Amino acid sequence: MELNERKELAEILFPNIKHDRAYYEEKYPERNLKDGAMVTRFGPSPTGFVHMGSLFGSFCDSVFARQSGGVFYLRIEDTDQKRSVENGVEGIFKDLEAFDIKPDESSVVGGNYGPYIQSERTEIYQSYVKDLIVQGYAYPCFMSEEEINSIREEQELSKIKVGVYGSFAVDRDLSLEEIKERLAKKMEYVIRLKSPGDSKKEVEVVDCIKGKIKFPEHDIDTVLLKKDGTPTYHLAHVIDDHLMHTTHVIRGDEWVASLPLHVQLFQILGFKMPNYAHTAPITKKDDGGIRKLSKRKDAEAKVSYYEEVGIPIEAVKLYLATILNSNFEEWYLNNSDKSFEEFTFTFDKMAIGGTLFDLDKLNNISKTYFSRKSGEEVFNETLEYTKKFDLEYARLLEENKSDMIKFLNIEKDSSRPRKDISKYSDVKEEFSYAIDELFYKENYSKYTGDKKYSTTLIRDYVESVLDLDVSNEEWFNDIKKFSLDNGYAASPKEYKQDSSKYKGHVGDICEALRVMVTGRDKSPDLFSIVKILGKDRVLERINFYEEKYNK
RNA sequence: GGUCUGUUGGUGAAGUGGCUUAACACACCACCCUCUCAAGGUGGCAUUCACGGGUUCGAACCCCGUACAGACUACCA
Repeated sequence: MELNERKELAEILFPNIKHDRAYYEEKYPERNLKDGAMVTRFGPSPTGFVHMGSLFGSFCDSVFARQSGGVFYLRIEDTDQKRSVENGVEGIFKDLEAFDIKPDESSVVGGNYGPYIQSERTEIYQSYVKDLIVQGYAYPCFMSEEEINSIREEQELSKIKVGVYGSFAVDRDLSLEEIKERLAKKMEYVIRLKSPGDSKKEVEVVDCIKGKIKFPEHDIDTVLLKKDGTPTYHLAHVIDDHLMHTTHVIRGDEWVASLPLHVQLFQILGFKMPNYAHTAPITKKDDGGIRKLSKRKDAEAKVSYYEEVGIPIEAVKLYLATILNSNFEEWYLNNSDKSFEEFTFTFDKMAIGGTLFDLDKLNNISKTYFSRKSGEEVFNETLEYTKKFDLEYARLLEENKSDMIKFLNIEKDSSRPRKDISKYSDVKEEFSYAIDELFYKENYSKYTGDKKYSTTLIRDYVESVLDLDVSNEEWFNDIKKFSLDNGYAASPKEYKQDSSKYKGHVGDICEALRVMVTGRDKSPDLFSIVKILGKDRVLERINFYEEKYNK
C-alpha cells in the first residue's frame, strides 16, 4: 500500500481523532527532575483489592521514587472491562493507604500527566495507532476467532510457534480496496501490529534486576487495538510510560516474555526506552511443589489478611523490605533504631528467582516489633485492632486500661524485652490473667498440668511474708527464706544435690503461686504481676483456685 | 512444543576466579543462665554449592550439555 493510500485508510478508520501525536508530545513534556530521579508507576487492574505481589511491586515503586527524589504515580489499567469490579479502584486505594503507600500522582490526587485511568485515554492510543497505520506499521485484521483458533491448532500440531505472523497473517497485505469492501460489509476487525521483526535476529535487553537477556526478535502481529477500539496492555504500556515519562518500569516477572514486543513498539513509535526491572514472583510451598502465591487459593495473599489476623502493618513492611533487598535484614539488625526508609535500596540486591513467602520470618519480625513498643503503644494499637475485630475485648481493655498498660510493660525496661506477642490477637490470650472478668471466666483453661498445689501454704506466704513494696531481689530472697522455713530448698541446685532432705524447692512454691494467680504455668515476671494485682486480688484468686481444684 | 529465567542447609539468602575448612537471619536441637516462660549466651545443623563434562595452577563463581522448577506463549493484565 502506498503512503497516500495508508493516509486514506487512517482517515477511514479514525475519522474522529482530534489531535495528532505532536499535540500529545507537547502536552506532556519531559518532567523537570534532578539527575537520577526515578519516575515509577504502579498499574493495577481495578479488581477491588491488592494482593501480596502487587503490594510488593508498589512498595518497590514508592521506595525507589522516594529515595531518588523522583515521582511515583498510580495508573489504573482498566482496558479490560471484564476484570473491573465495582468500586474496585476504591479498594485499591484503601489497601495501599493502609500500607502507607501514597502515589504522588493518581486519579485521586491528580497530576499533570493524566488522565490516570486508561479507559479515559482511548483517544490518545488511537491517535498513535492512526499514525502507525500511516507509517505502515499497523493494519486492520478481519480474522474471526474461529480462523485464529484453527491456525493455532495447526501450529500446535506441527510444533511451530503459535500466533499470527508471517504467512499466517492473512490480512497483513490487504489492498485498500479489499479493506474498504470488508468495512462496507460491516465486518469486525482489530488493529494489529505489522511487525518488522525477524525471529532469526536477536535483541538484547538489559534488565535492572536480571541483567542482560537475549531474545529472538519479535515477529508476531500482535493486537494493538481490540475490536472495541480499546488498547491491549502492550500498546497502553508503551504509550503511557512514554507520555508519563516513566524512567523505571518495575513490574512482575511474567512480563519479561513480552519484552521483545515492547522494545519493538518503542522503536517503531520512536520513543526512548525506559529502564526495566522485573521482580521475581512471591512463591509458596504447596503439596511439595512451589508455586506463585495465588490470591484465590491463599488467604495470606490478600493484603487485608494481615490486618484481620492482627499483624502490624509496620511488620509487614519490614518483611517486604527484607525480601526487597537481601542486605536489608542485616542492616536493620545493626540499625534497629532507624526507620527502614533510611536504608538505600538497590536493584542489584533484588532476588532473581522466586522468593518463598516465609510466615515464620514475618512472625519473628512482628515479635521484634512488639518487643520494642512501650506498653502504652501496644495497648493503643491493640485497642484499635480489637475495636474492629473483637468488640467485647475492646470494652474490657478500655475498662482496665491502666492495669493493662502496666502488665504490658512488664520486663519492657530491660535490655532484653520479652518477645511473646506476634499479633494483636495474641494479647487476649497471653494476658488472660490481666483482667479479672476474663480470668475468672476462662480461668485455668490455659493450665493443663495435673499437679494440685496446696493453697494453705501459698495463702500463708501471701498473708505473712509477701511485701509489695520491696525490690525484686528482696522479694525473691523472702520467698527463698519462706521455702527453707517450710522444708523446701532455696534453690533447685540445692534440691538436686540432696532431694531427700526437702519436699521440693523455691521453684515449686513459685509455680504454685503462678498457677493460682495467672491460671497458667508460664508467665512473665511473677512479682511484677503480683504487684499490679495487689494482695487482695491475689488472695481472691487463691480462694478461687481452692474452690475449683481442692474441693 | 517454543521462548526466556532460575537451581547454594529445613527456610530466606551472602557469594561476581584464590581472603570460603560457604556470611548473616529465621526455624530447629543441645547446653548455660534461671522461680516458669520469653529474652540473652554458647554450640550443633550444606565436608559442599542440582548433575555430568570442559577451561584454569586454582571454580559455588567462566563455558557446554543434561535434569528439575518457574514464567510467558489471548481481542487478560
